Amino acid sequence: MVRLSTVALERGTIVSTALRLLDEVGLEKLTLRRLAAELGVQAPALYWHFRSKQELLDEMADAIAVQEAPSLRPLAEGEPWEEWLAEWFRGRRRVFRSHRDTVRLTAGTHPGAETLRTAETILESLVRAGFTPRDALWGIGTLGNFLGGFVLEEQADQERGMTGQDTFEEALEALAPYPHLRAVMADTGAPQSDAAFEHGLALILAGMRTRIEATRGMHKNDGDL
Amino acid sequence: MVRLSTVALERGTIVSTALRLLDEVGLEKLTLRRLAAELGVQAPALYWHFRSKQELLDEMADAIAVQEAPSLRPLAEGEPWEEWLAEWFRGRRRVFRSHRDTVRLTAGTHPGAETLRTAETILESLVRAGFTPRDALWGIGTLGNFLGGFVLEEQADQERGMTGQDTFEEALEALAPYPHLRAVMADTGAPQSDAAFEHGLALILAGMRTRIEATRGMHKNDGDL
DNA sequence: CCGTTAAATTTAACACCGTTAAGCATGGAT
DNA sequence: ATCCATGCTTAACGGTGTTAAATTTAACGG
Repeated sequence: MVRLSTVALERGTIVSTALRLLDEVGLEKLTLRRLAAELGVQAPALYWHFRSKQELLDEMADAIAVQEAPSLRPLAEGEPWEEWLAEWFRGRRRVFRSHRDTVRLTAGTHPGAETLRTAETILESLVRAGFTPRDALWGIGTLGNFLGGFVLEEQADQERGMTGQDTFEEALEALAPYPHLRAVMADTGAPQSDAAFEHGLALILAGMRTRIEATRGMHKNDGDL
Repeated sequence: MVRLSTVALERGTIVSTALRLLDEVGLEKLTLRRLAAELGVQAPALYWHFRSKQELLDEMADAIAVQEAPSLRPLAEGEPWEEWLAEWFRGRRRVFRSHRDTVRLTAGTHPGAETLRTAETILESLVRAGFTPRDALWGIGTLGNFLGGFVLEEQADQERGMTGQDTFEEALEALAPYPHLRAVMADTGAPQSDAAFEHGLALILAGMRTRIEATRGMHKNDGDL
């Protein structure tokens, strides 16, 4: 094994520097030369540590996924699953928002081991709470897709806002030809707000509740499980 | 070099050629030089028609959104809103899937006029069906975010599948350490299947139904509307 | 028919990108 | 004292979006 006597670069430092740089300049301008400069090094040096830029990006995605991973605590006996599940997805959104462009960075990445372990825990907990395994998995999937779509749009809005133009007020102006839309948007505020996220979450959870009730109904004369 | 045709290039032909090329080579390799070659032209010629590549991409996104726009037919009186709305979102998914990488292409694009007009129609129809304007808008938003997240993942899977590796069978192998997950996925099939989409759709629609019932409950003594 | 003008495209070049190949220090082990 | 792997540098290749200037093409009035 090796002893790094002086200033040897390490994968970890590269990744965390890359994440910091990502927040400064955005994914588009996160370039190997720029990252190397930030590390006081020439660009090709990075190729000693990573096989390709994609491998670095994958590592970054994984680092984000692991960092401050929301409570993987299993559902306690008798605890209401709704709030437990909602809180976990709120945490996921917080993690996504902890860096710029995380959705575009993550999209198409295989779920890491940590993610799978969490999925297993949620699945098992929901089944214990009375869900069919299918309903549990599809529920998680729907929530996950909603989360992904929501944050994708949210971060796209932010990136667009960086480059300058329209505030929410100006965007409302553009809706003049669509009176219903304009009126309700003046009421609800920006489409990707906390309130909108909460509403979407509540909507899907309410849908899941109808499934669990349907399941209980079917097992009415199976005796208790 | 000699132009093959003396007919001037037009925005429309450029966009549709770009869409065809997108399906052939994917978004990553959709390059201006390649597109120009396809049109029998040099790359900078495109800059006479478009201010930047981004402007071309925006136009492409808009073209996809408009093409075969799913039934903007307003909800008929007495027609059940669930199936009407579900069918529209199924159509949206079909449109997204009609080209490669459409979600990544569309994300961060301002909604075009056609999209807004459709949103207005849906909103107005849902309100007629008994929804609060807020609930209607947030319902549409949630469905839209779900759709976006779903297709994003779906197309990422496809793109990944192009470059080669794992079938669904092999993916199941990797789930060996997670028995519940593995068992239920063997049952439900791939995560981004038609069945999964239908389930997610049904889940959100069920959630919306609980909202409309809550609304009706509150207006119980307002007299009929 | 000519000359002028605007439209549409070419050629040449710039700055930057990810990536590869080869060379050059450095420090520990033999 | 030498070898050798480590970790970096320098140089370069082919590619990208984009700009500037020169050039061809089409149209039209005198």
